[in-house]
Amino acid sequence: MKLLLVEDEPELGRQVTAWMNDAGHQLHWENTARQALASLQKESCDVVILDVGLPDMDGFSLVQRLREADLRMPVLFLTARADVSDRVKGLAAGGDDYLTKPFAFEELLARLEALHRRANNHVPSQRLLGGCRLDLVRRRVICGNEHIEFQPREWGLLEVLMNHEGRVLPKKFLLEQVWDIHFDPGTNVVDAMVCRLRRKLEVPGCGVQIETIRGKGYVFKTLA
Amino acid sequence: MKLLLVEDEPELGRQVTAWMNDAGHQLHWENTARQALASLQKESCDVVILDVGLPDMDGFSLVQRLREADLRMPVLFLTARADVSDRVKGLAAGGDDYLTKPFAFEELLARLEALHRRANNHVPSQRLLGGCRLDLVRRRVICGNEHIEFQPREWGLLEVLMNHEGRVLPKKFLLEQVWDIHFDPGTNVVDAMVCRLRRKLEVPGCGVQIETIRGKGYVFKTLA
DNA sequence: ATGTCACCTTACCGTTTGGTAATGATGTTT
DNA sequence: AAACATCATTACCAAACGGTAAGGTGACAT
Repeated sequence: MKLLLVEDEPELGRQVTAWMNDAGHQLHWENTARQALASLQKESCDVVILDVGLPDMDGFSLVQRLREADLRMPVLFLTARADVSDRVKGLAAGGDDYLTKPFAFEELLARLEALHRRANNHVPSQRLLGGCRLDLVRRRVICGNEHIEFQPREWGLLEVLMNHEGRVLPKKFLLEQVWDIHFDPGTNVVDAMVCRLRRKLEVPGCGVQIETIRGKGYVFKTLA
Repeated sequence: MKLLLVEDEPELGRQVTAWMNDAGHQLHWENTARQALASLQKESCDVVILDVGLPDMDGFSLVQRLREADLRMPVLFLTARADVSDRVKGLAAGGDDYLTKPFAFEELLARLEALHRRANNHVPSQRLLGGCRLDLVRRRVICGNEHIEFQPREWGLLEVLMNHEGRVLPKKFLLEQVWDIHFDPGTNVVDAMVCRLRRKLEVPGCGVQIETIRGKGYVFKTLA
């Protein structure tokens, strides 16, 4: 596992570095938020371990900066600030876990591994849905021995729908997610595209369908 | 957020149910591991809140059962067992977070939301290459704070090139892989597309380039 | 130096993609 | 049942995509 530790206290930094190396992980240690950001821009890592009290910026702001820069790796806060309000703040800012000092090294390790497991495990290149297989990288649906190809827009819509399987998604929401339109242009793009999607998905054993909830939106459903 | 609480203590169950409803979430409450499993088989949820000490099975075993059944929703342990060894056990068994009683409701909520955010915000499978990040699902290259978008054909070519980084790829090979053309149509499609790719990739810190090996083909190289 | 060949670049244009709007169908309300 | 609202479907067309070909550029050999 490739880790980045952002910590300004030398003693703890050395300690954690030693521990992680012992545990067979690769840890890079930065002292300031600025350096950490620069480092992550250059080279990604699996999990970031973040102190809250840094010399140049607090950890909460750093996480927000990361997310704004579209750097989505898991972040674990490791800090002496144990108040519930701090914990909530850290998690709400975009952190994934929050561990307070003093802590047991085994727990830190277990939490890091849990975060890593979740982050890696979460993007299978394929996904089973209803009676068919979705190839997320090649952007097609394989259904029996039928291959269904999709145009970019169609795929975008399909992705959002299936990521919210079973939920009613208002057209407004779909317009935002797929078209990045945050106002109502008074058109029926969504309807038209749903129509096209439906036609492509009506293959015998496909087992997925897009239902209409009148006045509410569309739901993506898998059958059997 | 759709939650499942697995807890045999009635008082706590009622309490959490009330809190979550207040917070605008939908919580379903089961008393036993068996019922929880059955419920999740029928209908998925966003996050499971799990007690460790259940009448019919311990929580750690339940998580393992879930994972074996390919039910991958995030699991948060909520329990009085505060030993480090228990925490490690829970996380290692496949849990995503571990919170000990007594706890603050706001922290539970923040942790649930963090788990939900992470699970939904499906981290795109990314790949680091040269000085930039490739987003394989969204089909774009992120370079510093520059986002480079690609057309389907361009992306197809880029994929093949980078999957054979450092190898000289003859045009014939590229024609087969990207265009699925197994004869020489006597055209310069490849040359033209390489030209378009190069133009898009000439971004300051990008650190990748396509070299020409005269008479042999093209090589995709990463610099620095 | 000059010719030749491979590759680069550009402009062009047919094809595909995808948004619009009109029309038809289907619920829903009165 | 009639009026209305919402959704489905279709045809159309502008814009984007992507293949072609022509002319330019640079490398290499004679």
